[in-house]
Amino acid sequence: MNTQELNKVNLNPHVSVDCVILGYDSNELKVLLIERKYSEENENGQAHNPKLDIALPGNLVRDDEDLDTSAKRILKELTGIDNIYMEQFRAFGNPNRVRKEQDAEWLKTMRTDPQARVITIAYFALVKLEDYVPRADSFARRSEWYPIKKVPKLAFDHNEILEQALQVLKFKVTHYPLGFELLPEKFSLGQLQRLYESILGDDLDKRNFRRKMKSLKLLIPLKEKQQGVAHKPAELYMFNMKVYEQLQGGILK
Amino acid sequence: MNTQELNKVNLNPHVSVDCVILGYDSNELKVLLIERKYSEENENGQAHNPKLDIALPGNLVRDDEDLDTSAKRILKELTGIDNIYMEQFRAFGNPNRVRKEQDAEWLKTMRTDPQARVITIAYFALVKLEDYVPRADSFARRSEWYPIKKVPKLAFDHNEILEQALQVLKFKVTHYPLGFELLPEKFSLGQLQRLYESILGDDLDKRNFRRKMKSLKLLIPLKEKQQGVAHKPAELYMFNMKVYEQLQGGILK
DNA sequence: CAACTTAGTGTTATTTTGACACTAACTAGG
DNA sequence: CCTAGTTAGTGTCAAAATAACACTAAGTTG
Repeated sequence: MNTQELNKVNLNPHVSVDCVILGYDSNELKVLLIERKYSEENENGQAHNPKLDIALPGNLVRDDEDLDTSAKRILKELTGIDNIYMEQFRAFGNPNRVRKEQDAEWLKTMRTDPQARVITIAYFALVKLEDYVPRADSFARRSEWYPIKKVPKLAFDHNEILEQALQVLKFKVTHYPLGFELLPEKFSLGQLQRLYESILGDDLDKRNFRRKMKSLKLLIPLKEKQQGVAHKPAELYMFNMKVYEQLQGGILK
Repeated sequence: MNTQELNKVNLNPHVSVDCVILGYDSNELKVLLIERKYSEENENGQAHNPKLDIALPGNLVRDDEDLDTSAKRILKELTGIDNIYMEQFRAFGNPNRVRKEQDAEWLKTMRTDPQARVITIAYFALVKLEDYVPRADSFARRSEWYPIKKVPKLAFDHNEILEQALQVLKFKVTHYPLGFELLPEKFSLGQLQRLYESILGDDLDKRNFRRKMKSLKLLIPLKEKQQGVAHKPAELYMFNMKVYEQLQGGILK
């Protein structure tokens, strides 16, 4: 490959971060999605036919920020949440992954070359829904929690990104006790089990699950019970942060 | 954040792919590294003080290619190897990860904005050293295998990238039977065990290792023995591709 | 107080793991 | 040709982890 060829083929791409922000509520796993307005363009470059679609929250990475920082900023702008479990899991870079007509307006806003492709670094985040305060992002776009099973068709390749995030989560949750990140501070073993079941998409044996969880020594039993439920109230537990931190690097051998 | 702010902060970055290409030979894990020439620049932008350093093979992603395609192209250009196990494992995007003085010449070759930062998508690849035919890359840079334990200081953040690749490999090899990708077609259980030991950096019990491997049903015993070794010759095995493919998605439950 | 709902608990059989030591087969060198 | 050196190959037992399985307890509602 010589320099001429390079001139042809290398237009710097845009780089964005997209976040798969997962929460858990009413025994359902949910994902935070935003509405995105865009207009198609006619051949004169004029906008027409305004449309709305739904997407994962994301934005361009700023020049002066680290990828992780960028992901945290975007999460903060959108949800106000700070300081939570977040992890980069994959870059997506199919040259056609952002359809130009769909994205023209957004790219113009950025004043960058609208011809360039967009490569995105995908992150996933786990949040406690109780902590979440809804907030429009810096472009005043509405955001909403969607149950995983009811996610509509998303912009670009965002359905695929979401799908892969869920795969990764499934894998991780069987190896690291990540489930806690999604639950309120005090929780019952039943809640924890239902969370695992909705992540793994499979039923677990109650007694085996409890034995396993207790053997990890991650649970601090509170001397407290559920209130106001129409059945036997469950004992509540807290999560033992100290033991968790010692596990960094894995439960697995 | 308004549009003016965006103008300031968003200069499109360069996006490159860096490959951690691992091979196994003489009971050692090795990584393929290239020599990189560069010149520092003085304040007038003139090159002086030509230097050489050692780096992971990598290059800019072309406009029209997928990230995976790009990684495969780079591997092919450098080694002639095609069609092997390769996997994206992480994007690195610290804004200062590519020092400008070190990289000025390379970026100029590309005719892109030398002010822009470089974000890289890192891949790792496993190759059978027996298949490898050394080859200079398109910039005629020399390449060489370095034993993992003797890797020198590398350009940019490449030591960190390598380190993380090894972590990922360590993890994967305990969950998926990837080891085979690194061995010749016919191999002995002793070779396989030594490979695992050098990846994991720990000794394994011979009898337990063999029991485990045999239980996976991935080995086809050939009715053939090692030739010309100064000790009891080992039985040779092949790897059962069919069973392996059925395991896609994991050995783990 | 009956019906309903979810919480909580223990045993057994099976599988998996980890620890451990000797004999077999070949070559090289005297 | 025999000895020394080297790696290959093999089995058992105890401990730990897993999977399958069913009943009673504690609360609320109507």
